[in-house]
Order: sequence, then structure tokens, then C-alpha cells
Amino acid sequence: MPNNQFKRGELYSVINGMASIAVARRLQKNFRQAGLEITIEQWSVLYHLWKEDGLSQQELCNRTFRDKPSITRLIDNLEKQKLVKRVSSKEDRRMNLVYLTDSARELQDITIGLANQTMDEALVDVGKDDIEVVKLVLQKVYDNLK
Amino acid sequence: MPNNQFKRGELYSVINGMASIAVARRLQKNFRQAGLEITIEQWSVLYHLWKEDGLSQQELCNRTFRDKPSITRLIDNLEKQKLVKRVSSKEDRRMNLVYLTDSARELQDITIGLANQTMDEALVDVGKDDIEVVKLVLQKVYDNLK
DNA sequence: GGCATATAGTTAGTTATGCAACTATTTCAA
DNA sequence: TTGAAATAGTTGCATAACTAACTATATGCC
Repeated sequence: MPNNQFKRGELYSVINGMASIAVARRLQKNFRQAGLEITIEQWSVLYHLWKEDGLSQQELCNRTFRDKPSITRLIDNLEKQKLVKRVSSKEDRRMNLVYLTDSARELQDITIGLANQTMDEALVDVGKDDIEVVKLVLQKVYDNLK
Repeated sequence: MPNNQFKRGELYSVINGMASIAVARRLQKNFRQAGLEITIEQWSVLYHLWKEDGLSQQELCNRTFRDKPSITRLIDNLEKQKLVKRVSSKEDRRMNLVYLTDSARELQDITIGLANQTMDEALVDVGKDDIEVVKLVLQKVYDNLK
């Protein structure tokens, strides 16, 4: 087979592969080293609740790009760890609204600090302009495939 | 809390989030629509074997950025589907060398075609120069965290 | 009002990931 | 040469992802 068939495929591994996995692992490691027992997936849910508390599970699906079963189980686990509470909505009884507990609110500053530190570690020697290009391209990729 | 604490954190979701997930889902969908019953994870292993057959599991770990248990189980499943075969190395009996079967070789052209098509869909209206910047930045991110 | 349809969430089954602990083999140095 | 350390791979356990099938509630049209 012609070898150039692989050339474009490399792009897949670049965009999809190493970098995002490496960032995720480093963030998880930074959490662990700080003695925090939450997963990055759980953190990504809390992150959206810190910005706006009391979101429905469906809204969390939209904002975290996950499907409904994934959110159901993430909330299950967060509830077990007493970080969130499901409250069934009074306007629409199909909906659960998800609220932070006090212990979750305590995690906000330190974990966001660790996330920022992780991105600083990841972006050493990367120019601001280049970062902007990456953000725009990845946003465009997402829009293209949505 | 000051709202700008979130600002840098957004980078995490940009680099780690939507785009790579969207690309992966689209590729999986394109495989499914073509009637191919392999996962993108299995495909990523085959991809490296097409480039060089008979790699050890450890070498597949390095090239796919996975740990050893992940590769063990991916190879388990690929072996069940009769796409690869483990052959214990004669030079070093600790090692399994992983070889493609004929059915796996048949998948090469069509799946790499689908991966290239997926990247074309993802990269509509993205300039070649910008793609180069993304590749360089993500490579740099990976190196920074390695 | 009543029934079809849409929406919110859950459950079950399969695949995959990460960590820790384990076995088997090889290497290397005292 | 032998015994400690390194390396290759596997297994068990927990978390998370996707699909498909399911329940419950709400909406909307006739």
C-alpha cells in the first residue's frame, strides 16, 4: 500500500491522542498528590456546577459532552462521596436538579488552582498566539463534527 | 471567588475535551456505518501493526501511549476476534510478539481510508498552517508532560 | 380528554482505562 | 554463580464510556 495513506491518519493520533491523554493524566496525578480523591471526570462535573449550581442532569450532559448514562453514574458516585445532591424539580418532575454540598464547594479553589497549574506545566514554552490558534482550530473541529 | 480563576481552566476543556472526543466518536460512527465491528482503540493497535508487524506488547504500549494492562486486554479482544496472534519470542521468552492475521490485513485500506475521511470532515475550513501549529503545540504539550 | 410523541433519567451489557499486586524471565554485579 | 533488581506480561478491582432498552413524566394534536 502507498505509504502516504498513513500520513493524514497521523493527524488522528496527534489531535486525538497523546496530548489530551497526557494532560488528563497529569491533572489526575496532581489531584492525587494533593490528597484529593476525585477523578477528573467527577471534577469536570463539579466544574460546571461551580459555574452554575442546580443544573439538571441533561444540562450537565450538554455541558460536559457526555451521554445520559455517563452522567447518571457520575452523579451516583458524586452522591456517594457526598459532593452533590439530587433534588427532583418541582416544575418538571422528570428532572433532577443537581446541587453542590459544602464539601464540594470547599474543593473549588484548590482544584481549579491545580488545573491551572497543570495547564501551565503543559504549556511551558508555548506562545500565546499559538495557544489561540489551537483553541480556534479545536473549536472548529468540534463544530465541524457536531 | 474571582471569575478569572476559570479562565485558564477553560483551556483544559478545550485541549482535552470536545474536539478529541468528537473526532473519536465520528471515527467510531464511520466504522459502524461501514459495517466494521472494531473499536477505535482496537484500530489504534492495528494501525501500529500495519506499520510494523510483530511488535511486542511493551512496544505497543509505548506507541499507543497505553499502560500494560490496557494492551493486554486489547490484545485479548483482538485475539478473540481473530485479528492478531500472540507468538512468544524465541530470543526473550518474557515477550509476546503480536502478529496480524489475514483478516486484519484486509481491514487496513478501508479503515485508514475512513480515518482519513474522518479527519477531512473534522478539518473542513481549517488552514494547513494552522494544522501545523496545532500539531506542534500538542507535540510540545506532550513533551512537557512526559 | 385521550393518545401519540418527546423528553428526563435509569439499568444492563460490553469495552476500555488506571492502579496495585502478582508471576515469569532476564540481566548484572558482588 | 547466585541472588537482587529490572523487565514483560497478567489478573483483580474501581471508574468511566457507549449502545440499547427501559420507566416515568410532560407536551401537543385530534
